[in-house]
Order: sequence, then structure tokens, then C-alpha cells
Amino acid sequence: MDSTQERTEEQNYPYSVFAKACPSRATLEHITGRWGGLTLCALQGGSLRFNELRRRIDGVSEKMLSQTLHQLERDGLVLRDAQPTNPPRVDYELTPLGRAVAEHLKGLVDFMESRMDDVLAARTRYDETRDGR
Amino acid sequence: MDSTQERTEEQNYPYSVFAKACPSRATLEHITGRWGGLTLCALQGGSLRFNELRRRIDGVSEKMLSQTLHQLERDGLVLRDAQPTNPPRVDYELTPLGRAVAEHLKGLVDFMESRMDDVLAARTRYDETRDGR
DNA sequence: CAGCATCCAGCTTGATACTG
DNA sequence: CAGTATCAAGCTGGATGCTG
Repeated sequence: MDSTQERTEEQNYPYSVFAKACPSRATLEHITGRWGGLTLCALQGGSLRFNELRRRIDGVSEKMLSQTLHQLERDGLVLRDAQPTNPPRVDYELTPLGRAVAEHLKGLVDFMESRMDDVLAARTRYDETRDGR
Repeated sequence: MDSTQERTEEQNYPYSVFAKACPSRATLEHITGRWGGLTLCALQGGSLRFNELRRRIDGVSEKMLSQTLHQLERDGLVLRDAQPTNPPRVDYELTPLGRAVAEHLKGLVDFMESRMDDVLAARTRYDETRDGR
């Protein structure tokens, strides 16, 4: 459309992650944060219970998973389905919006995992050229 | 392929972000971290100098931008081109690998910016149902 | 301009203990 | 099981000052 496609074709949307105070920046941080992205990807295969998620995401603490799920639920990306049974059973699943986000994330993650050898090689090269510090 | 497409079709790659100690996890954190993603996206339109980047990414400090660029350079996503002039001039640009990553990121960012109204609406709903805390 | 070194406030995080 | 509450520790990141 724009022949002079310079470096920054501005969006039509009134939101920009480049602006410090834009809510899109905070939202991006929720979904790309330390646990947000992993949580979304973990839920891609279907709904999971709290402790299933916890086991799946190696290293996440109870507290952080809880916090992360609350954020994602608030942003409308995850649905929380609590059954009032005893013992309690709570299932988490993606909303349609969450699923779309997770797909983008999955694409990124898959790509990255597929190119890790390149990354590792680059690191070795980088570290070697300055091994003497 | 697999008719019982359960929740986790394992990758063919030996890397998984779900494992705490996998280098792919750390790399993912570099590119989705607070400044990594923004830096990669900012460089999508072409090379930029240090202070150009700093101005473009609202809120980043000198220190964090410097640190971020080093990480991205080490991971082989960004190229640093320093001209030995006075005053010094250093240009940063994406490597082919970095460009591919940036494209994934851009897709995510664009999608999210385009759906921010939904996110904001979801937040309002969430907050309202528990306004009395 | 393009950084590095240092300092340190405060936010994030992980452990632990507790509740329904 | 599915969390919440609390607390200490450590890392993040901003401010400042300096270098080439």
C-alpha cells in the first residue's frame, strides 16, 4: 500500500507498545512476562488444573502461577472454571482471544527452539572473541 | 498425523522452554523480556544508533538498553557496527535470525494492539465483578 | 555520541506456613 | 486440591558520575 515504506509505518490503532504509559505495553508484559507466555502455551492443548499447570511449567512457584493466572484472567485471555466440589477442582482454559495470542507465542517459541543451535553457536563466537574479557 | 492429538505433541527439537534449565528458556526471556522485544521491533525498520533506539523505546534507561543490546548481540540476533570515528557512531541492526524473530514479535504486538479494546473491556468486567474487593 | 562503573531503593520472587 | 498471607533476600533497574 505505502510505497515509501519507511522504518515506521504507524499503526491505525491508538495503542503503541513503544509508549511507556500505553496499556498495550503492560498487557504485552503480562503475556511475554516470565510466566505468562509459558502459561498460555501450556494451556494450548486444552484446559488444565492448577497443579497440572504447576508441574508442566518447571520452576514456577505456587504464588507466581496464581498471580500470573489472575492477570491473564483479568486481561480476558484465560477462563477460570471452579467447581464447588470437595476437594475443589479448578480448570483453566484459554478464551478465543487467549488462544489467538497463544498461537502467536507458540510460533515464536517453536521457531526459537528450532534455531537454538544457531543461538548457542553465536554465543560461543561472541564469548570467544572476548575470552580475555 | 496423530489422531489422538493430546495436549502436548512433543517437538522434534531437543529444546523446551518448559524445562527450567533449558537454554531456550533463557533465550526466550531475552527476546520477550521487558526491553528485548521492543528493541527487536524497533530495529525492524532498519538500523538505528544507540540514542535513536533510546528515544524510540520510551522509558528505557541507558543502562538497560546497553545491557539488552549486549544480550541480543550475544544471542546472534543483533549486529553491532561501530565506526571508529570521533564522535563515535554505532549502528545496530538485525541479523537474519533477528529479523525472523522480530517478525514473530511484530505479529504478536500488532495483534495485541488491535485487540486492546477487548482486553480493556475484559479488565473492566473483571474488576466490576469484584469491585467490593 | 556511546557507553561503563558504582551505588542503592524497591520491586519481584521463592519459601514457608496457613485456610477452606 | 487450590489457593492466600507473610516475610526475607536478591535481582532489576534508575540515577549519577566518568571515559574515550
